[in-house]
Amino acid sequence: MSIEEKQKPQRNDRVTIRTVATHAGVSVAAVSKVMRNAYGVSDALRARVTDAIETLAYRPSRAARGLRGRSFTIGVLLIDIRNPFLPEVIAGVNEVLGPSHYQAMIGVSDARVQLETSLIESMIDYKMDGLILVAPRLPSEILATFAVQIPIVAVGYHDASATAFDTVNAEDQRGAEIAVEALLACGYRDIEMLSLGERQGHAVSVVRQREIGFRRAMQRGGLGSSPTISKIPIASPKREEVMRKFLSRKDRPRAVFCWSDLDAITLLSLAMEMGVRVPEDLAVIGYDNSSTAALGLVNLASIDQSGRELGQVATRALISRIEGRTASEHIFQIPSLVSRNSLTRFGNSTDR
Amino acid sequence: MSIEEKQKPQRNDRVTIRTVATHAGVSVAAVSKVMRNAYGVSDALRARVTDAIETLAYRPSRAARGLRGRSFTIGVLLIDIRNPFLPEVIAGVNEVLGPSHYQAMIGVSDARVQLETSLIESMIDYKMDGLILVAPRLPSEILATFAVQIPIVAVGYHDASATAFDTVNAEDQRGAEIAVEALLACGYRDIEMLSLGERQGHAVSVVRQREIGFRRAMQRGGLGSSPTISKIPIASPKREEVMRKFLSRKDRPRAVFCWSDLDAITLLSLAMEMGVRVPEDLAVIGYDNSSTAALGLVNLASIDQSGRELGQVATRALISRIEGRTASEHIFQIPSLVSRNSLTRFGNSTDR
DNA sequence: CGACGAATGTAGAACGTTCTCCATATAACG
DNA sequence: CGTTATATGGAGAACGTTCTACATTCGTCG
Repeated sequence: MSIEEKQKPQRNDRVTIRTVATHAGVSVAAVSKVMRNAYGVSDALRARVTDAIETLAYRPSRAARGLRGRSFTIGVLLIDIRNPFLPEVIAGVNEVLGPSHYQAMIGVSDARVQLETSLIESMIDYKMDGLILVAPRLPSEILATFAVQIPIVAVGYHDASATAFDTVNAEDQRGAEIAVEALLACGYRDIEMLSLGERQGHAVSVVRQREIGFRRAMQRGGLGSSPTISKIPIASPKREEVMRKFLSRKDRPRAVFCWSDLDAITLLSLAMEMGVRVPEDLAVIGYDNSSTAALGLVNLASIDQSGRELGQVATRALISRIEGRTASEHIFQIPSLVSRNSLTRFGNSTDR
Repeated sequence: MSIEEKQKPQRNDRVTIRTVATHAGVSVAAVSKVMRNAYGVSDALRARVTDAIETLAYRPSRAARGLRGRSFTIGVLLIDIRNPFLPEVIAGVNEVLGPSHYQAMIGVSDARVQLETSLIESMIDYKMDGLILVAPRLPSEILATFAVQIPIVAVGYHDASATAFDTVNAEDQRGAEIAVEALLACGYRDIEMLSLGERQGHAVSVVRQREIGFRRAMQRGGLGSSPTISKIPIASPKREEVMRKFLSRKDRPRAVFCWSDLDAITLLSLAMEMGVRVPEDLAVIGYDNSSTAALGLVNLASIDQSGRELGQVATRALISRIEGRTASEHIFQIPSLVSRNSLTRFGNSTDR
């Protein structure tokens, strides 16, 4: 007590590569070699090191790895976490990543350009190995500057001319066309689109693409060169109000194609409350084929773009790029219609 | 061309703390001091450094930071990304984190203990500053061992005796009681609970807590000491089948309390398809008050536990722990009933 | 038997921070 | 004017990896 007999003060001994090396009686470099299974390692050495790693339950520090080489982490950026379409994409990413030694870390930008930028920068600063950006808001030039620092795959971002990064998309123009064609086939002629009023809508966004497809299909169907597209404000308390107004319009159209299930379902709900019968008074087709749309209660016809598949494809593309590919790839999936009661009573023709 | 006149080969000059130091004509240590606003920095020095940082658009490397000190990142672990309750929690976290210099990185464990462990370890290996675990599956002892390595706040994890980490919960027992009380108040006596059959249900899980509350309230209401609790299998294709069977039972109860809106909404949907009228034949109360429950089409009475608030509170707790608090805190929120048509026709009495 | 190449292992310099000492300059005080 | 306290800035050692460049040992072949 009187004499300070300090033990070496309780250091929370982290097992590092050095611990492993000592334990196995080899050099640090040797351990590193085994871990990276690099050239020039004998079976004996490998066995000893592997044993040591096992017994010590050694885990390499991601931070240190990032500082020097790869971190075996890929970053995923989501605009929004509330839209049920996005979780599907994540599920797809995780499925592909699962068996590999990569792991996903997710950032949520809440559709704010500022936050989006800083999250991407953070991911770069973490020395992540690659990025999957889902429906990013940043312009293509900016993405390109990021892409020289880190492999990037953009999902839901229509810029097939990009050379610096890859893109993975469902053909949103085609999806919208399919919707219009389905409505036409049911005999509806008086069709409008309910779209999203983005702050700074850029042509690459899925929403704008769907608008383009809508216009083209309407034109092709002989319904005028500039069909009506109403916009629902983004992230505003007035969203419902806008939809109510739409529903109570005297010249309300006979059918509507909505940019996303997210809003289409609300629309259906409001329609019910206001006594607008679906599909008798108003036919509705949504987009995304979310699980809620499939509920018997909701029964919303929708354009299906498998988020899971998009996630899977994007992840494979990213990995191949991480592993050396430099030429950019632009991959497309074909969406399809899932017919349900909101299109035509007892319309489960192509449901799956 | 003939003579190899190599420039210094195109090094992708990252702006490091050293670049800043040189540019400002000071030492590396000085820059670091300014960044951490540590003691012993004159206004003049600070100004010069700040300027340099600005002009060079310097961003410190998170990887390097993690290696030595703090990384200003907190990790969030979600069991599942499809349950719409979880995104709410994330939203709450982001709201609190927004103005601070911290950032959130999210991992998704898909309810697999294996993956959960490895994600937590990764986050530790990244030297993140703290972790928010939402409804983790790991037992308390294991969490405790992690908690000595990194500050942890568990959300939706009932272990108020934990000393190594904090917990933030809605009082799930109370929530279940409220549900039962509401059903009793409507005159229903024949009540069952639809719960979740977890692989290895541990008492700390919100689901088990709700079961406890359910039993107590039923008992208190004089409805026997062991009321019926049916279980829906987790992550199984048979989930719908089980619900269908429940709905077609001859001795089907008059009212049901369902562990989560996620399943309650499916139940409502199946009921409609099978011609079981809600609430005339079957009253239903869900849990979470998800946005889908609020839809006019669905109109599901539900116990509200604000995921956003839980996220906010958890984040504040985590930050205070990061900043030095060592005594553990266990915070509770009080849930409340949101009455809707599934409980009693035109039942919007306490809706808000 | 000497030389050479292949195979195997190691030393040690990065990577970009943080942070603990020190060194110096300036102020305060008797 | 000498001494001591206080403010300010810098040197340099970590942190835990990766990876290049080298050293050593063998086998093989002329």
